[in-house]
Amino acid sequence: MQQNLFYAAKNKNTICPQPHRATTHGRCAHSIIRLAVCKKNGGDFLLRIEDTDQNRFVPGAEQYIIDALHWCGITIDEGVSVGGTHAPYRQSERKEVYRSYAMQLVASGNAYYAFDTAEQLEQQRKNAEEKKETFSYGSATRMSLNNSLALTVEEVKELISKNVPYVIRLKVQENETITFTDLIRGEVSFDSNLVDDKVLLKSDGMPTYHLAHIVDDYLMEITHAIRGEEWLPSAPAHILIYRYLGLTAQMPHYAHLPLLLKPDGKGKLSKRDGDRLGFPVFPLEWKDPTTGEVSSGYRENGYYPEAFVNMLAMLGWNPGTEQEIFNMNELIAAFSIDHVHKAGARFDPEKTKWYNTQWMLRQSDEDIAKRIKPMVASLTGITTDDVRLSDSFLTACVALLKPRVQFEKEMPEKGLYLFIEPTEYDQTVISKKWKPEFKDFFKMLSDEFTASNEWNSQIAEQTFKAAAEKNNLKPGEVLQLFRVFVSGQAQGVDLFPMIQLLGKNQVLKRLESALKLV
RNA sequence: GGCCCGUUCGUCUAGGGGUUAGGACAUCUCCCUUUCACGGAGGAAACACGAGUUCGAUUCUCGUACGGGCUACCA
Repeated sequence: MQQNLFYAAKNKNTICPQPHRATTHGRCAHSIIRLAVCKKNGGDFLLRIEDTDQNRFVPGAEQYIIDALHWCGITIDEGVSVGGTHAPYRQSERKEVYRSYAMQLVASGNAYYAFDTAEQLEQQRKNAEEKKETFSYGSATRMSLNNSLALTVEEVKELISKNVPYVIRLKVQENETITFTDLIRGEVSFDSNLVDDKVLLKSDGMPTYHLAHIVDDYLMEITHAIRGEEWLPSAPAHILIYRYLGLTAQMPHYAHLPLLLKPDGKGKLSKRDGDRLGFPVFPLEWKDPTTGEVSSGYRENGYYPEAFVNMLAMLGWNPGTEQEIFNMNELIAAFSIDHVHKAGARFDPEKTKWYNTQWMLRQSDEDIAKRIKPMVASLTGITTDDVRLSDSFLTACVALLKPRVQFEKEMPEKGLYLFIEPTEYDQTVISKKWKPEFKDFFKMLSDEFTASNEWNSQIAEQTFKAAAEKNNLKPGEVLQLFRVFVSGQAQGVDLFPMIQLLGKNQVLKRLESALKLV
């Protein structure tokens, strides 16, 4: 799943562009921000696949990201799944484009060939580590390494003619202060002596992210490069590449978004945290094709995409008002990058549930009824021609159940007694409340119910109270028993509305069965 | 270690030189409900620390501490 996927947004008016990128889990949050920035500026949202690391190719990951974005309600205007004028959108299919830019940098003296093997560099790092130093391939060390700056022209030619593998590295000028403006953090500056000579083109001919994203952002007319904070340290190198390419004027605005942190402990939220702490980190369930490992998804756990998006958006961003429920359009309308927080946000699974409940409350009973119908059918074995599976019955059940659950998928199980007769009765209530003399009351109640011509919750309640009075009972003494006799449970939906919904015959039947057992 | 970024209730956050420092989640109490929830009311709960600037700093500056990120031919 570590496939690198890139979203970008561009503004077709060529004025204020913007790119965006994201992966799959909590980084959906970044995509939402990207989309908001993009749409707020009237731009197009672009999906680019950054698959330059061939070792990390994961089958299915590309389709997964498209599906996940779709589920979130993010529409892609241009890119790998929909095409566009800047195709191809997979970086692996654009290899030659990057090479030409790398060569341009070599020609202008801003990049060079390096022949050092992975082993040699590893050794350098080890040596440095022993001296408690950090090896950095840069201005301080490049002249003592195996590259076209340190070698003679002849040596370089020979190595190349012998097909010795090489990479192309950026030649960072020394003694400079590199400053740029981050849309979220303001002015940020770095000492160029501390920026390493990043690999631009790998020995397999593929570009690194550093080169590829710049070339593509430029070619695809990206106006805003919005990415996670983990990219901030390499931003100076990116600024330099634009400069050396003579594209400073075309450089997009950069913004580095805060990271999502683990709910407990420390560090950035990772895939493992989800299963460890019992909440999903993936929008959709993901099965790793190589390990077969399955990671749960928000969708499969019963979350609404609106709730997922809403929750993510509110992590690190705020509208500046006290509104907290937003759909995507409202989000875009209210969005301002000024209200993006700088610090990382600790992810809170509890609040996510709350968002889901809020969105559930906003669903119509009819819609929920339609969705839970298959679950009710399989749970109860009731067939579709039964009234209990009718839209009207189900809708009434939903209305009763709705304030009592956080997820609509809890309804069938939690409201099982609405569909099938109880087989067990809450013994705590019975042993605590039941007295043999109550039998007369329930007998009378049955008779009065039988005799009544009309059936609704008010009448049932009046009948109940009247019967209690005639037996010199307070309603409270027998009410809880009545509930248990009808539903089997000590707690549940509003009693008399339930009585109305169940219908006279069903209530009488349940009462009779229960009375036989006490 | 070095570099960069950050730091307001337990958590997500608003605010910004003079405020009773506001909201939300969670938590507690009460009300509603003769159940459980929902809902309503209320409580407890925060400006990391130290200097400086200032009449006055939570807010500006600098340090310190703490947290995070990066330090790959990964993104």
